[in-house]
Amino acid sequence: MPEEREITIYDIARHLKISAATVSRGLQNNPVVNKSTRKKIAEAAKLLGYRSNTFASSLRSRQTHTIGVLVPRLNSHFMSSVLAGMENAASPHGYNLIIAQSQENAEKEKANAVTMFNKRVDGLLISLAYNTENLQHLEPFFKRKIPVVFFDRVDLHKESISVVIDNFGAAYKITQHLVEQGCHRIMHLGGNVLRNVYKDRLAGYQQALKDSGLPFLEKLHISGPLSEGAGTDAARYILDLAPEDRPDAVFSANDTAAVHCMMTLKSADLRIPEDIAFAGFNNDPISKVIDPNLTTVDYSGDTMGNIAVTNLINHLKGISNLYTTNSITLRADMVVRASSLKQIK
Amino acid sequence: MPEEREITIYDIARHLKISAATVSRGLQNNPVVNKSTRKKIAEAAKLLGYRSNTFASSLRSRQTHTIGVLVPRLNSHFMSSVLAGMENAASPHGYNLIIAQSQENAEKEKANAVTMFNKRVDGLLISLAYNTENLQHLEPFFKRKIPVVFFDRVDLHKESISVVIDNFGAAYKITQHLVEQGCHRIMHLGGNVLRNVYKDRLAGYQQALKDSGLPFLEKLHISGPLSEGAGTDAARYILDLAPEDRPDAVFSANDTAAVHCMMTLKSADLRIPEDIAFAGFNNDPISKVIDPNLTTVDYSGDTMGNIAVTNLINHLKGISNLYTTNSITLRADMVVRASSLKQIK
DNA sequence: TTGTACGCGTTATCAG
DNA sequence: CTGATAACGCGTACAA
Repeated sequence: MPEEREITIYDIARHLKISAATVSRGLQNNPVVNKSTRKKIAEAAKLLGYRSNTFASSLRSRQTHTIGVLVPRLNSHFMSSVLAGMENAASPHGYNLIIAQSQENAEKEKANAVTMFNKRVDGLLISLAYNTENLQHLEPFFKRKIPVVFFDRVDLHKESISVVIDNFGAAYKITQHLVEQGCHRIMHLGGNVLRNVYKDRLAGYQQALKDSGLPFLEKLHISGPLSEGAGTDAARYILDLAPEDRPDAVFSANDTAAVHCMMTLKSADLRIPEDIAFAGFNNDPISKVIDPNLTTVDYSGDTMGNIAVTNLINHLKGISNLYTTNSITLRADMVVRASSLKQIK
Repeated sequence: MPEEREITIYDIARHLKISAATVSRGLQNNPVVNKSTRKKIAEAAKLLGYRSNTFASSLRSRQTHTIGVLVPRLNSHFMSSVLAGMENAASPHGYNLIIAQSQENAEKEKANAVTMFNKRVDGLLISLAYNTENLQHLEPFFKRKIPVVFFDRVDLHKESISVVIDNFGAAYKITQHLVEQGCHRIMHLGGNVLRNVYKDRLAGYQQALKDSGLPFLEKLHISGPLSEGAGTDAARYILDLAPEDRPDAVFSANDTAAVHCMMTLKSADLRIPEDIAFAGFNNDPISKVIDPNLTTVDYSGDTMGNIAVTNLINHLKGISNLYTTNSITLRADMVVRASSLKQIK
């Protein structure tokens, strides 16, 4: 019960009969102060149970050691991996995360950006909402030179860095894979092309078709929210097609839609992959549970979060000037599992 | 580009030719200041692009409007729902979340608690790590009367409130359900009984057995990390038993272990639920994907997060004295799906 | 290498 | 209802 009142640097100063200024410097390990004095200060601090007052410090230094994280949703497997990776990278450097979600809503994203700004975060990590159309709400950050790092759902901005995977390449490869399995009527379940991830996946799919001499059919391209319901709806759409118009494969831009589409088709007694082969994106846990297992694209949210934070912190510490290059692309591996192997065409 | 220097309350004061003190009061909507003055202040603030300096404010008022959240893992469906719920409840009240994860490690939990404390969070929300044995690391909070709210993985502490579901009751009901399906050798896959959630689920299971006149067999009780691997291991264990020693049902304390146990058994050609019926806990998305669907206990992480935050904030605002009662129990519904319905015994 | 003195932007106290 | 003025705890020119 020694802790009643907060201990300040003045208490340490008094205790050591030195000035508060020296204590302040000593606490920051400023090499300008005598090494033995520094040691004494550290000891006294521990002895007295001192904890630095972040506000007073922030008020003076204008640094919060806080990073704002703005995501569409918290509750997806991918995003929680990203956050976990971020937290792991930030914590050892003494940075904290303030996390907010936009609920895929541009308006809420805007509001959250204001909050982050007012909280004076040292930097911002952001993955854009489904329907965000411009970056005006980030202007305050740009204006004040507060570093912004985009990840996953990015937007090219010359003064910011982006961390993404090669969505085009992955989509290309997985589509090509379906072609190699003998599929030639490959349907695509896509998302809003306002977002790079969905635009690039669509483009990769289209390019792969083209390179294989297959036509891109509007009828076999559905764009939607990629939710469970969207997956079910897509299945209904397929079932409503005349048998000869049906796709022989589906490449979905995420696993959620793919899996729920599969489930509905299965309950309508279509065989997977014999009647319709499937491929998804994200390597969500459900992709390993569905029978047959879903072919999908694995990319580590953890790594992405880690890289985003590390780059931001390096920049904050002035260690790197990575902002000269403004995009970092991560590997994204394709996972080939049962679904494709069982393919008998 | 009107924003070069920060606008302060002094700028507003000068602009309106009133004192900074009044501006400060007006900004807080203090009823002591004239309504029309308040309005003028608000307008001037907007006009000049004022944003309050949180540090200065925190320094004076000793409030951070920040809530610390300490969880075992970020990347589970349940926990991300909880966080989403928390964020939704905190944000409209002007509170921010600082989130850290213990990785199920008591040591890391300890370290994070220190960080939270030093960041001067207004309150702490915590779900205990797998192996946390005592609450010493929270003493600083208790000592300073910083409210701590436990959720899900709680620990009775007289000065704190807990938000939990009725784990005992849910486990009891789901076990009873298996019994009603005709199962009488029901295995239990449990977690560390140091944690209330696993202890209570085990107890509910045992009580249900007892009330049905069934014996509790040590052989049919495995305790472990409830991971995917643990599910697979449990399946192997079952397969290694002599057929007459095998369980005819499994109640797992979470869906992850249940589903992966099912998958392994299925690939060994056991029929589910005819040979072995299954029940899980959490209503994880994978429980709806596995075939047959898993009977499970649905409890809303979202609601739990919401309630935890709301109670904390009410307490912070002095609205409620909920700390007189120290436990809030949420409903947890049992979901009965295909798995049980197909049961033919 | 250390100390002095001031200011960061608020809020709280006390008068008026 | 409003205004002066003094903290809050720390960082940093500047001086010594």
